[in-house]
Amino acid sequence: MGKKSLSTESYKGVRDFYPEDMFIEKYIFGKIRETVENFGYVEYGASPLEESELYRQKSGEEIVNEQTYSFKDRGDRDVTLRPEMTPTTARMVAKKRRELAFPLRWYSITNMFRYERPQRGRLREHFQLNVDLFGVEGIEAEIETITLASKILKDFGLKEENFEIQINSRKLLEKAYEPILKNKELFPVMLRLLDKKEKMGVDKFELEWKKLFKEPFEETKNYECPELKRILEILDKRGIKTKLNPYLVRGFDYYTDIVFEVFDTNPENRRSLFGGGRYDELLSLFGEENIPAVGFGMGDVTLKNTLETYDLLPQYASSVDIYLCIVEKEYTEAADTLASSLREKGLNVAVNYTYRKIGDQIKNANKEGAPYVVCVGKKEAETLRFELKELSTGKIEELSTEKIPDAIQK
RNA sequence: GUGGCUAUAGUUUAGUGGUAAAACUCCAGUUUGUGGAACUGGUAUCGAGAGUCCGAUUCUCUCUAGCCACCCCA
Repeated sequence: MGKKSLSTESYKGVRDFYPEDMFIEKYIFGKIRETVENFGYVEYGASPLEESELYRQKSGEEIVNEQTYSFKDRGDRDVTLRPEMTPTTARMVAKKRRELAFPLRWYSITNMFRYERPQRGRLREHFQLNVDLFGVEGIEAEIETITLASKILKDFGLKEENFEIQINSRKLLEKAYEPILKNKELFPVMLRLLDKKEKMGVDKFELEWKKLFKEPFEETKNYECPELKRILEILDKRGIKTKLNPYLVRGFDYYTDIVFEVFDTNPENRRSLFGGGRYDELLSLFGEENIPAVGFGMGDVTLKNTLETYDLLPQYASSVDIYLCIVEKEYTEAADTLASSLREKGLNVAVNYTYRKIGDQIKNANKEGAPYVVCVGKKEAETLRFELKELSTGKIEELSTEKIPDAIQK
């Protein structure tokens, strides 16, 4: 070996997925796939590399300038590892706008990169479900989207009281504060300020507000919106509790109207789980006519944290069904023959070719997490009858290629 | 980008101004065809560098890394 060993740590802020971790990821996204496809969404994908230009205009400047992995390629192009999926999705939809059938229901599960300081619930690479519904102008889109989001959480075993869905409308905010919004430029600034209201404390907030508008802050009096009300009503009727939060705005600039966000209600993990909203004007970036769209993104890190706090993650189970141990080298062929006929039956079979002591091999089978073990030696090679041992119970059943016990038949 | 905490075997943790301990794991053996047991032995330049000191893993500083909070967001 060289003098200087390489570090075994993964790169800052990204994760290695050992089989136990991958098992959880597969569980989470497997379940999500089922639910989302159940609502008629189809899966798409794209490369994590995009031209930086895609993120310059609509994502909010801070994200592109400070929070992305950006570099120049050998052809002198500015390239960025995607920090979010929506621009890519919009680009893909814009490109084939005329060929696609609307309403369009698309979902993807992709990794995202953000150059940030890692901490709980936030890494530099995370995987995210992205769900988008294009081509529905009315509140049916919001209702379906929030229903789906809620269904996903419930399918993981979360209860209604474990999470809280908050909803708001940016359009309504704009209307409510119209008198003091002298120019349009102020609106995004106001959104940011409102977003921070709870965090910064009333005094500081009112001071900032006065600086901005030269007028004292007033609670929105006529915050009445029939559409928002209707959404809340319909969702309520379906048993989905949603709360109006007049200060919810969310970070991305491209949201045009309704935004929503889901919070974990557990005091130990009380943070935003995920959110989304309506973005009706993103396609114009690509010189296309706009298409109404509602979508949300759901990250694996925060979701996993939440499921952990409610103890809703499954125990690891190996994908290996049967672990074959070979007693002596000369019985290898007999073991391989058995393995291949079991594999043909659809069972996942691993063979140990170390020829170590049978006890050690079984120990390894146990460590691997395989539920069943078969040892192949002189007796088995001659009679072609095998003993199938269930490791958790020690129970032994007879096994031959013709007769596979029900327990492991697939 | 700002701040706080931490850094000892593969892992989780003790501990001391006089070069380190335990549990589990791993490897080898007691045991050349059936595991989760027992016993024996092996495995650490105490994160890196510098300083104080007769002597530093222990005190100080710098760096690095990790965790957490802020910012922002998922």
